[in-house]
Amino acid sequence: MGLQIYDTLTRTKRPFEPLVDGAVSIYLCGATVQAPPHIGHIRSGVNFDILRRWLTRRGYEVTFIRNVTDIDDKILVKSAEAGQPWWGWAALHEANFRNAYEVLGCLPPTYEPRATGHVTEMVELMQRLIDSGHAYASDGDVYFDVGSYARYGELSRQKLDAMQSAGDTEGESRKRDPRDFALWKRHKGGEPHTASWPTPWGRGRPGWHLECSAMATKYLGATFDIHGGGLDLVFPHHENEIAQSVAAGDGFARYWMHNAWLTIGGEKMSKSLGNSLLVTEIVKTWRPVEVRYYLGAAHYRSNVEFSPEALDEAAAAYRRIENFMQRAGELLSGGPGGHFGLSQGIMCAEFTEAMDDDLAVPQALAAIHNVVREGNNALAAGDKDAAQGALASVHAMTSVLGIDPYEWSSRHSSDLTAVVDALAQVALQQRVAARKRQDYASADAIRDQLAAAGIEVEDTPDGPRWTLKDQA
RNA sequence: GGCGGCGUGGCCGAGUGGCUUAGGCAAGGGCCUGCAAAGCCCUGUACGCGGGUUCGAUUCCCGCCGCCGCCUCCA
Repeated sequence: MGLQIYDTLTRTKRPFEPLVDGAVSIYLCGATVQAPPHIGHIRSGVNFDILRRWLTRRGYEVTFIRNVTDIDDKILVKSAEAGQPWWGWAALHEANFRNAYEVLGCLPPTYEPRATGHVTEMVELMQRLIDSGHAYASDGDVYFDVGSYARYGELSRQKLDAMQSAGDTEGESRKRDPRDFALWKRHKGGEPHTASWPTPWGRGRPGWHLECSAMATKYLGATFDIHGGGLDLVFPHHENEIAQSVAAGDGFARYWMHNAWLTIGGEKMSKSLGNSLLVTEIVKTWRPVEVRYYLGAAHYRSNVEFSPEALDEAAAAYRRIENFMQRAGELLSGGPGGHFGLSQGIMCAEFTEAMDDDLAVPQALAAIHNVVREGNNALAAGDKDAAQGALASVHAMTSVLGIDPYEWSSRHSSDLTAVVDALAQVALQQRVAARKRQDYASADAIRDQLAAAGIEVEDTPDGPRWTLKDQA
């Protein structure tokens, strides 16, 4: 049985069959770059990074597009409050987002288009919608005529009759129906001229929904495989994207995937609630890979309630895997920091089946932990072949989840490892000698001194080994 | 009001109509160790409440309680 994906549109798990054999196209709604990212934003990034890595591992050529919304009401308001140009404000936070994704190990997208770079495509799309009677210009605004699209509400299962207005009260008078939504917003006096672009209907700026339709189809084609985002985007954002694109004649997304919340105090973490925990803050206390383990460990469709204790537990669980790989690597390569030359390991069946079942990461992690235990047993028994097999397997599986300790240590370790090792060996030899003559006071003193320097010593059947603590 | 989700052992967090223990963390016992650390073994008997269906439900159905989300910008 192959990969199954839970599709929000059908509310069922469906077998995944890409449009084009051997290739997968994914569009993920990225950030509106109005403020620095909190860990909830990056949870979405991590969830979809895992999807992308799994598809890649399964042999697909993945095209992964994650957009940047670099113009919107809040960017204009906040930049004005800060006395900065809106485009500088957007660029600053775009960089903050990119850094946060990178810090937490999300692979860079194939391409990262910006809304402001795609006005031409948006104008073309609006023209098609106006020509086909699905949209209308009204005094500089352009609106989508919701009543013209019979399947409106299909994704979110909202009934059109039960809906109230589509917000945007300021444009109410220019709409034919209060439920119509803006494709394009006319330039308002007081907003910077640089925040407007010419169109056949006057100067203005993009509506949020239109951007994504225009960018997704530009880079992935009129029909593409997977569209992702947070659960809060289902309505109205994704509903509106479908309406625009399908009404315009595009096939659009074939599968819709939505990740659930990171909550704090039982509530969704969000900028507007003021309960955000910034990525830059959290990595001061926990190593980025531990944060990633935490964010990725729960199923992507489950809410995760943030707590420092839960993150501590995730960090401990990660270290269990990391310790095994370090010890096995040292045994097999003969030295600290040694990375045994690994061939591609075999992912165990439980892992593969879990990942194929709508990315069941919790079960996948359970499978990894089971292999770790087997590997630890092999190490204890001195069975190098079994240890090597387990090591390669854990390496392969953790790599899919983006938490491979080897990958992470190579990001941060330096050439100093060898130097530290040489120095540590001097002290460790003295300690070995002290232990031999049963001078435990001296031996413990050496261990304490090394600990004070940040080096933890453990005695193993194969002699002492050291590790750096607080590797953040 | 409309739509949707959740409530599992001390904690986090999966899952399932009975068959086999998710996994991790913490706790207790043991092995190993000069001590420690790491590791390994063993232990815990959970599924919001009330009904119903069933030979049997934590797992399906109904009702209730509680929490949360979307319906307005939001990963």
